[in-house]
Amino acid sequence: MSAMAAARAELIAPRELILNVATHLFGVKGYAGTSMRDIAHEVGVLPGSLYAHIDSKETLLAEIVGEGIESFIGIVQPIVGSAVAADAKLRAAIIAHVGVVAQGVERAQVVFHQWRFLQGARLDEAIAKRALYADAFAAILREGVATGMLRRDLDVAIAVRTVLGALNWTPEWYRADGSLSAADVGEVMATNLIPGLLALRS
Amino acid sequence: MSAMAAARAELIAPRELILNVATHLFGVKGYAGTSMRDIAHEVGVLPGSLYAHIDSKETLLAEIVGEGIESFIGIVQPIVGSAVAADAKLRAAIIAHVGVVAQGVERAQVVFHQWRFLQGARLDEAIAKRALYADAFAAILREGVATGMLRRDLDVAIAVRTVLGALNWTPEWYRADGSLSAADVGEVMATNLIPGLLALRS
DNA sequence: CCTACCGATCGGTAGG
DNA sequence: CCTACCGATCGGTAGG
Repeated sequence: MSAMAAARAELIAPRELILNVATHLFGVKGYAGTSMRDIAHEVGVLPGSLYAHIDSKETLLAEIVGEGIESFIGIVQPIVGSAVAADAKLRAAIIAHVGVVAQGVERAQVVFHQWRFLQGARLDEAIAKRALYADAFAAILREGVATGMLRRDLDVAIAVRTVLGALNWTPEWYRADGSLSAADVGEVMATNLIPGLLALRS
Repeated sequence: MSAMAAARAELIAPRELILNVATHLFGVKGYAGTSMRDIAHEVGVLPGSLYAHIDSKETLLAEIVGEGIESFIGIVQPIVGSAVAADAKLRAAIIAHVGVVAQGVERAQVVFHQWRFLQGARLDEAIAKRALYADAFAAILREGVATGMLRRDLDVAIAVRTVLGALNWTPEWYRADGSLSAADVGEVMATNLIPGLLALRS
């Protein structure tokens, strides 16, 4: 019994199983480097059978990317509105982001890189959602500058990209079986990243 | 006269032109998302004609990735051995890295992401070179910890990945026509990234 | 560098 | 979910 046959025996819905397999393969080999035959083989059906459950390869990607971005937005958005200082918000957001990456490293890679293969309205939607996510971090930094917690001369655009760049690189190296938990990794990264943005260094 | 026909008229060697076009397309659409026909079309020849100049699609990728990584190593390696303090080395390395990205944003994207499509010995070689590059940053940080310039409790592995993550994300957003020069962007990123690693905050 | 082509593989479908 | 298949496209080659 293959892993995927076992998954079916455990009553995972076929469509969900296809999405899980596609997430794995798109994350590891990329969207263009993955064929529907690859997905079908790992799911344990013949290629044509996939189309009883999904419309197209691109629909699969759109769903993975869309839900993936939303899981990042869903965990960081509440932090923006919370009642703590900007540096504490930033620390919480960094830790939360690493936590979402750790939930699914391959899904994170699809969210960070494979969205480029979407087209038309789906591409526009993915770009808009990604911008919304970056805006959450920008809002925290702008607040920090306004309250004096962060450097007055902070270039918020570059600081957001510096922090998000470091965070978006984590799926390249984070491993669940490492010595540090995802929360620990987030703590360490926050401690590395935040002091350079602060107004006061003590 | 197409841009590529113009390039030929300017006496660019055919093989070099093919490499330039492949770098552009691999960077924008990915290796698997780019066909030899795409490359031939932009070069201005028929697909089969490419093979008078190159062996295979993968050889093209191997050459772009190999020379690309070497241009990063070549500029940062000398900084490691220079006669300044570790924080000055790190600042110089960050600025140098952004400079190499700015020389070719698309080439940088190929170096950072498309190396995965190499196989066998070429894949091993690319992985080894990438590790060598990360080691240059790790050596700077280890020296900084040893001299007391950087925090004694610094997790060097995570700090290297944090800094390199931020740097490797720059091709996602750096634009040559932006208001800041590459050197300016490097300066700002260094100022954002280094204080979190320092032992003394003043 | 072109003409003409190879076998393999691609995403996807009709009908059961 | 399988059988059987579609036209399109893939990387690459022989011969000129």
